[in-house]
Amino acid sequence: MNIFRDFTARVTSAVEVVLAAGGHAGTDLSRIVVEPPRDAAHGDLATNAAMVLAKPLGMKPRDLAEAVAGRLRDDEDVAGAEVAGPGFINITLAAAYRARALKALIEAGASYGRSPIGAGRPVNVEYVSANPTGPMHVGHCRGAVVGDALANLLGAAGFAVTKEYYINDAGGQVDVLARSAFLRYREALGETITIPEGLYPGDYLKPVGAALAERFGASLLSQDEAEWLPVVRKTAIDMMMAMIRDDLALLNVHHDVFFSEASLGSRIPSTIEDLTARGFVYRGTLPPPKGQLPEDWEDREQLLFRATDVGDDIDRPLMKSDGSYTYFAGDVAYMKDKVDRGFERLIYVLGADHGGYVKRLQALGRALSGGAVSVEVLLCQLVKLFRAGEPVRMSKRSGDFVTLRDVVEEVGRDAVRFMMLYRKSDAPLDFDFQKVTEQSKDNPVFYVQYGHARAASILRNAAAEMPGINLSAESLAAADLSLLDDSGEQGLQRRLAEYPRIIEGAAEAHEPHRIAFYLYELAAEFHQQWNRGKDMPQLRFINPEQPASTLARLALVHAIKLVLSSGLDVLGVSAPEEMR
RNA sequence: GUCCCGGUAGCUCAGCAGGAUAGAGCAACGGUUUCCUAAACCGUAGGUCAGGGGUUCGAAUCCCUUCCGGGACGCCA
Repeated sequence: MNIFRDFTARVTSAVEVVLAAGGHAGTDLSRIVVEPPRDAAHGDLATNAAMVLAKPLGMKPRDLAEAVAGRLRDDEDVAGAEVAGPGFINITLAAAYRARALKALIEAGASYGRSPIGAGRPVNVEYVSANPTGPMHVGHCRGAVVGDALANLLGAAGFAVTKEYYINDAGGQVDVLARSAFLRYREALGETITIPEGLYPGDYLKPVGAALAERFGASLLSQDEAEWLPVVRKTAIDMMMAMIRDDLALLNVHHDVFFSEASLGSRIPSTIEDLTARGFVYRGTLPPPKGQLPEDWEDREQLLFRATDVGDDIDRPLMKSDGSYTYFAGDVAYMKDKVDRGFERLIYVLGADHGGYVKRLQALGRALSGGAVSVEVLLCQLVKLFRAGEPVRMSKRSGDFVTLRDVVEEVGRDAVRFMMLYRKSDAPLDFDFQKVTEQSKDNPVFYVQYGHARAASILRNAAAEMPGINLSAESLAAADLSLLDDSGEQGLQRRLAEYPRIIEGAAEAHEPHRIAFYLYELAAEFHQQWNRGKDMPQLRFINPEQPASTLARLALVHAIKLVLSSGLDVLGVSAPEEMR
């Protein structure tokens, strides 16, 4: 049950009645919004209906508002409808309606908040897609967590989501990987090696060398590079991908599909033919890049994708001047594959350094699908690492970067995930090890988890203090929920009612951080209400001498626990039963 | 030079596709524990929403412009 959706319909029909009476039927009502009022004193719901319609109708907002409010007051689920400010209609819900909403929440259980807006439409979310040339480092964390949470969120909003990882296992950098691994192979066979500039120096390739030595003995040494390279490359990539999967598992990130770039191979020419047939391919030259000109710039004719026809700033090369395909040509074939698999929306979660890629991907989507498939890119800004306020220096060149594993092992999976999501993804993020490991209110992860644990604890204590009380969902749903008449309890009900709306809004906007903030606010209100019970014992959740109101309050606690658990689940953060 | 992202309290950030008196945490100061978990709560203080123009009933939010910070810009992947 989504009370905002419910009341948008009720307000709209009230407006329709008013408009029909005034001879204004047929006016566009789509801008009508029902939302939580800024101030709880204004009631449970607020609508802008009168303000958005006043102008097209040539009426005064407040007059229109009065007429609509009058209709709403006839609704038995409305306890009050007042016109305020420039023309808001503030609605107070009847106690019976509130009780019904909470009852419905409890009956829905874990499915509360799941939305039908996705309608089962297939969506592909591609994220991480780190090159298989080494372990995941901390820079990959944010995209991994944001992509994963976004995919979960879209799933909660009713989309059929596929989580996908594109393995860049073709091209120069995996050959470099192979040569680096080959050195480690020789090392494993007893040679003393030095790793030249340009190869990967990291120790993580030693096991690859050892594995090669074990499998092939010294036999590769006598071969030409052309012979051993494919073999070594495959072994190295497989081992790197296994390592990456393990790293991702540490973060609770699991993809449904790992798609190999190398597997595209023969499909690149056919895809380009397809694009050619659509009139998007030509031979030509590109203007030189603006700004500083590369020293080795030469004007050459290339095979080009006419991206400028579909919204890009510049046409994009499909083939290098030596006749081989560009990386982008692989992207073309890969996106074609996704389109052919039937996805209606393609979402890419990329690092901010890929900002220049957005337009060409969207252009490609238009060219390949004629606009039927939407391409959306979520850019994640960089994460700056700190330790006790001091920046942590990292140097990729020397191989001494901070790995994802380091971070997760130091601060824990839940804290990493939550902190990465406790910020808009297009804003830079400062990540301080010390603060994140701190178990205090400075750290929102523990604050929210504590809320869940506290709810669990209250339910445990109730069972202990009131033997015979039935805390099953059925029993709680059957409680007399209209007994929840305290302002704090009603505030919590309002907050819980927002959850489906938050899920939908966050899913549409691709902003998983909204869930994190919502959970923080819900936890705060819950902690608040708990503490009010100190000064006012009659407000405690458990009052053994008042079983009826206790049961109603425990129903509220149960509902809070459900929503906290549901939201944390979307974020991929655990919801502990106790914090000890 | 072009494009993308950002600029909101001392610090870190929200602000729910235009709404009511701009919010939270931290830091500062003052309180709360014979009581369902003090990993919590209450209170005080803190603002020219970078600057300037515009759009309209109404702008932190949309448009233009300037400034500042970050990122990207053919034959790398």
